[in-house]
Amino acid sequence: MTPHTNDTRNPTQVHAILQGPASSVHATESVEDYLERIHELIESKGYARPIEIAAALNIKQSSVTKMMQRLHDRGYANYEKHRGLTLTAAGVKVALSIRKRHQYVSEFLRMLGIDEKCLQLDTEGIEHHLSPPTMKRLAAFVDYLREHPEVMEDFRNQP
Amino acid sequence: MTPHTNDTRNPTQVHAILQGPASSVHATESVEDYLERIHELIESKGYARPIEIAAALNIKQSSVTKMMQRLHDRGYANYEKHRGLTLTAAGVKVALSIRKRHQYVSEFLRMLGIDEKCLQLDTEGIEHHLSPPTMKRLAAFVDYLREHPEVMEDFRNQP
DNA sequence: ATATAATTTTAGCCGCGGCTAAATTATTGT
DNA sequence: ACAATAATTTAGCCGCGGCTAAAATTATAT
Repeated sequence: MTPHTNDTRNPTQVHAILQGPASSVHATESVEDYLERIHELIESKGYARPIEIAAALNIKQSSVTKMMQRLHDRGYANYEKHRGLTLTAAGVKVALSIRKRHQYVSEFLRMLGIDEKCLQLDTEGIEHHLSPPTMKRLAAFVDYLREHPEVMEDFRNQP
Repeated sequence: MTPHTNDTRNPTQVHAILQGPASSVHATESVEDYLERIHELIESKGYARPIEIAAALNIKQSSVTKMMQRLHDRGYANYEKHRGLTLTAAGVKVALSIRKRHQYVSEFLRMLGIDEKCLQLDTEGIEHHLSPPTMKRLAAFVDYLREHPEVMEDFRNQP
């Protein structure tokens, strides 16, 4: 099962191939989305069932099943069919990282005065594209703006 | 040629299906990348050849050919094989929009003090995910920061 | 205990956007 | 004019991440 040979990817295309199990490359956007939601579900209800994951991501259950197998193969989750899903340390790490990015990005967009609906959608897109250095600087900046509310206040009262 | 029937996409998945030719949905990230580079090439050299598009995007020529056909089908370009490629008004519009987003995002990240290499990579990722309202506010904010350099100066001189 | 209902999984499809290898078409130098 | 070279296109492959429909499994209610 899961042949997984025949990797003819262009390395410069794929950013890096470094370690072994879990994060040989990067989690894809889709994988990050799944891990984010699954982690939330496990936190709030203690478990993550396909039916709820599907609802949370607004996709079909059968797509979830397929991805659960992938998450398992890539070392982000432990999965046995009909027997539930848990996240590995690697999976939790990705989930927490994306959550942090989500929080900072959405706080920043909120400070900018973006309407909540746009904010939510754009955050979902942007959060997958912040490298650790950028994340670090953005976080520091948001923290700074939080402590110096006069900046955004002045910005909002612009001509 | 180009059958293009059988669209069983989930509308909520796909954000919208509104107009007809060119932008029935949104340009994908990949399409935006192509249009951005093609437009640059046409501006700087007067034409955009597959070999140069491929070099600019760091992909293979055959992938470019395939995409050129798609850009044509979707109304972003006029393309006849062996006869060159031009952008339609719709294609130019997308290219200019992505360029503007690129410029503002990279200026913002530069203000944050991100290293040029990261900055370039992250900008490429982020620029595809700014809705018009967010773009507008971000642009205004970057303009504000440009006119008030003391803000970023104070931020950089933080403990 | 078993029939019914709910959930999960499989099988098989699709388009996207990469790739390689091989054909085709244009261009260039002699 | 034509052979050699360069550029382009085609054919066919792959993995991803959606989908539907049908099968299999598990849970529930009588």
